[in-house]
Amino acid sequence: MPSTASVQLRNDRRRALSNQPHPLRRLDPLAVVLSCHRNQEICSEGRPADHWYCVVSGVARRCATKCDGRRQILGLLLPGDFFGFTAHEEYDFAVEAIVEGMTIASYPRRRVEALADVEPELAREIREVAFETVSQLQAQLLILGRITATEKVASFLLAMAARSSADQSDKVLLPVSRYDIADCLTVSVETVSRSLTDLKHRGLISLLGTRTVRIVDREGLAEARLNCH
Amino acid sequence: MPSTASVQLRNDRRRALSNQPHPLRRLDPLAVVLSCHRNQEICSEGRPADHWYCVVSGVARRCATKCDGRRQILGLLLPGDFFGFTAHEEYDFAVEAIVEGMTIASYPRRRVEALADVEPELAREIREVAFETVSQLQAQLLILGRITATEKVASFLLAMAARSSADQSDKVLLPVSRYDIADCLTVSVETVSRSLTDLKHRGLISLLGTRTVRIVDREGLAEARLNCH
DNA sequence: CGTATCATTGAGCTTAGTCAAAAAGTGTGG
DNA sequence: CCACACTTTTTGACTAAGCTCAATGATACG
Repeated sequence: MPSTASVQLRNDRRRALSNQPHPLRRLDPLAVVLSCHRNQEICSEGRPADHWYCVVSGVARRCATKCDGRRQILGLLLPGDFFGFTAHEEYDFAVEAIVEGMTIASYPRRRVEALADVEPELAREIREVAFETVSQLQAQLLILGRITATEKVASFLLAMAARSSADQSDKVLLPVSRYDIADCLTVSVETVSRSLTDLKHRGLISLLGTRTVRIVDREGLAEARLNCH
Repeated sequence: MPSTASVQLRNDRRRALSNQPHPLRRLDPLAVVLSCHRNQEICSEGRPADHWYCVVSGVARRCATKCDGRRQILGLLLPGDFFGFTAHEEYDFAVEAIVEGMTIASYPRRRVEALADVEPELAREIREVAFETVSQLQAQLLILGRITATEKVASFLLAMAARSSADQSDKVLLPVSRYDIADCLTVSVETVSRSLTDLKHRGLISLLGTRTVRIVDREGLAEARLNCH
């Protein structure tokens, strides 16, 4: 039997969910909203994939740990992004919270699928969300396919700018460390740092704080993505 | 009014479709089977995404052409693979036939979606197929994330071995040129060639023809994927 | 049988990784 | 509020992996 405090907490979280616009409002009644600690593993590679998730607030990373101990981040998950989809019975990859106190909505997969069987509209929305994941993965593939490290970093900045801020501000808040960016782009931390100072010296960006980038020359930055030496 | 010959052709193709096991048998009645020439563009970036496709025989590539003229292949499409899914109204990327005379099944998207609305089983299967695409893209991200070129090539060979041959033979038939492999792995053609001879000298593979690889030491090749210097 | 495409190999140069260290934040407890 | 430890970020010097340019072999195809 839940205490008054925990019920209050749950209500707060439910409210947080309804404030945040997200693609599957239809599923709100089934959602359980969870708060996560920094570096907490939300779902683990190889574990039964019995839940789907949606980021409500904060940022998470989908990561693969290679046998040599290195980590690759397959993609960052921002508010509104779904994860936990898999073609198999187990999760393909782990997802870890990056921001302390980030919140996620958790949906029991079987119940959602049962609901989708009787609500074609929901089934369509789930397809949309899955297709959105496909698009994001393809975009990430394009970034990794760039030639120079500076191109990758420039792409990363523009992608973050496009995804994170609904407003057309030229300020981009990087919610992750240089290490996370490095693992995202599969380059070394030092190279990320050097690329950022490179872009700064070329007058394309300026660093307000270490994690706040101001895009000075958006055009130039977009060109820098594509092989500008 | 179709000629006898074209009806015969259509029947042949329909039969080809039913011989080939593929995930959405349920859609066979809606399918139109097409034969494609080498390098023919099956769907074009930016065009209205009004069809979904499935590779029946042969191989295709999903490609993005960068502004500097370079091409990146986001993934190879083998028999049973679906493409044409997008979160938007237009195709994100072009898909081109690689093998002369390859055949694809084409499904009108609107009709399929309408059918899915009344057949929950079909809707589930489409989700499965979409999730499968997600898995493949993630696998491709992992390959691109490898450090050395030889690791990438080794990963590519093992991935092709796993995907193409249902039989557990150690012969892998590469259905694509070195150029295609290079664009898949975002390395230069020369590097692909050098990596293959490297793997050969290390006794992990042998080249029967230029496009037929025999995996000599599967264990060793799997290790070569992960940081073996 | 000639031509075009594909594949391999070599030499020089550029990029980014590694190792090392300093600088700048961040948080904790006295 | 400051001192201290810890993490994060930046910068430098060196090295190695892979790209480019160039040339030669091999294959496929009309």
